[in-house]
Amino acid sequence: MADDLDPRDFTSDDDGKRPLTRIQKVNRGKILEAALDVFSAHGFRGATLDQIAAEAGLSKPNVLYYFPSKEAIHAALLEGLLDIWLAPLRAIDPAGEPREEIMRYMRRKLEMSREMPRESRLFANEVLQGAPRMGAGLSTDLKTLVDEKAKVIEGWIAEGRLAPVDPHHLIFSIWALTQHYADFDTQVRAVLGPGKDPIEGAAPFLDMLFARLLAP
Amino acid sequence: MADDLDPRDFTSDDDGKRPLTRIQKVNRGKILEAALDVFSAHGFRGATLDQIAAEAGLSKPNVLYYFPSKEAIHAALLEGLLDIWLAPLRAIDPAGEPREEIMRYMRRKLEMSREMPRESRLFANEVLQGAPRMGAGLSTDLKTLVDEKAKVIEGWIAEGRLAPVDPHHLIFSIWALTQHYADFDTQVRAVLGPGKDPIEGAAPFLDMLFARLLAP
DNA sequence: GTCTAGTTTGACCGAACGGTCAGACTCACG
DNA sequence: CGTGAGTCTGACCGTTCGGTCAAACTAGAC
Repeated sequence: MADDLDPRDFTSDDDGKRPLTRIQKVNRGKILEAALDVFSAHGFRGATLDQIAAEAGLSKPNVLYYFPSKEAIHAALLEGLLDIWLAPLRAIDPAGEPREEIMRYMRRKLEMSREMPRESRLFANEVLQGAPRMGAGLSTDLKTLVDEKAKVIEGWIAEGRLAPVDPHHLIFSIWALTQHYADFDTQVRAVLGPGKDPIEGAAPFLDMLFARLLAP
Repeated sequence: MADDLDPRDFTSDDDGKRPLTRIQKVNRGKILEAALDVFSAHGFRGATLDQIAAEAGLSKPNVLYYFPSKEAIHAALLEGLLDIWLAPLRAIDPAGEPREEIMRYMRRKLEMSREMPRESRLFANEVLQGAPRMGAGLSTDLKTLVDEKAKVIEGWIAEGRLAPVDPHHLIFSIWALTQHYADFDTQVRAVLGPGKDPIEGAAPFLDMLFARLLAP
């Protein structure tokens, strides 16, 4: 199970400490991969170190040799993931074509719901419970980024290149509609019944929805 | 805190047992009210009986006098809430005006996000983690209801009274967009900053969104 | 007032959990 | 092949949690 470590580098300690051993890199990767599985499926409180250790193929004390605590594993995951998660929003280009930029953002977020559902659920679990373990600074950084992009969208609207919509709620709607398919996957599949990937059906629907919403 | 018991009747035992005592009604109500608070804020696993008991103003053994287990409290909450939760969807009238019916459903769901955020988060917590404690039959009943209403919407589309959209994903989009404001309230408020109720801003946005989406 | 069914609680239990520790093992470099 | 830093583990600890129980304490019908 833990064989398919993906190449993303979660093992950033970068506190100026000495370079990581090969074994350290591998095992910290295994732990974070397992922790992502367990935390996203059961929430922070519902996850146990034994579960994580078992899924990582390590003993519990060995896991605690690489991370000082359960909290630390969770924090490392959140921190490492935040940049990836917000990258598509950052990529909105003020110089681009408005509707194209927003549609691209929406499509990229939908792709992420398909390809990184565990990451989506990890954040969802955290936010649902009031984000007690997510740095308050995170909310500050997030607000800064969103406000910046909202300004860009407002500019586009002022130029008449976009329908006049509240930019903040537009961004919320993209989050809500795309992450829904990752976070509530169980419900979506229960309703649609067995068959194709729900996101395949969602893609054209969301394309139409945002096309109609954004037309000036 | 537990003084404002709302009039909704959660205390349905109705297994044909003898009628409930006055004290039974009051205390079961207190427990379920407290449990809704605690479960919705921390998830099933994150909630503790001591927390629930404290918030209900009862001792832990006393709580377990009224409910056989933590699971039973959770199950009672879910069961009692499901009808309320799906009522607006059930209320969609095949004989009504299509766009009006759907807009009404959306608005009612948004209202519920404002007035019953704890209930929304209770379900969200459960579904996020794969709905392990929600009767599999629930998914069956839910599917049945959604399929029925999807057929109604398809009929409307066939008559050309509604834009041709996938009815299932239309329903998902209503769920996603409205429940987002309850489930991710923390994030929404962090981004918008302090001030008015986020849902006040969401209402006109969602009105415009669905008006544009549904126009034939 | 009495008596009983219904209610409440302090004390306690076993299991699960996060975390510790001393010592055993192993890898890589000279 | 020797050695020390780095890696790993079985046994254990204190706490928390869900749940039990016997005994004490009402509420209310007669």
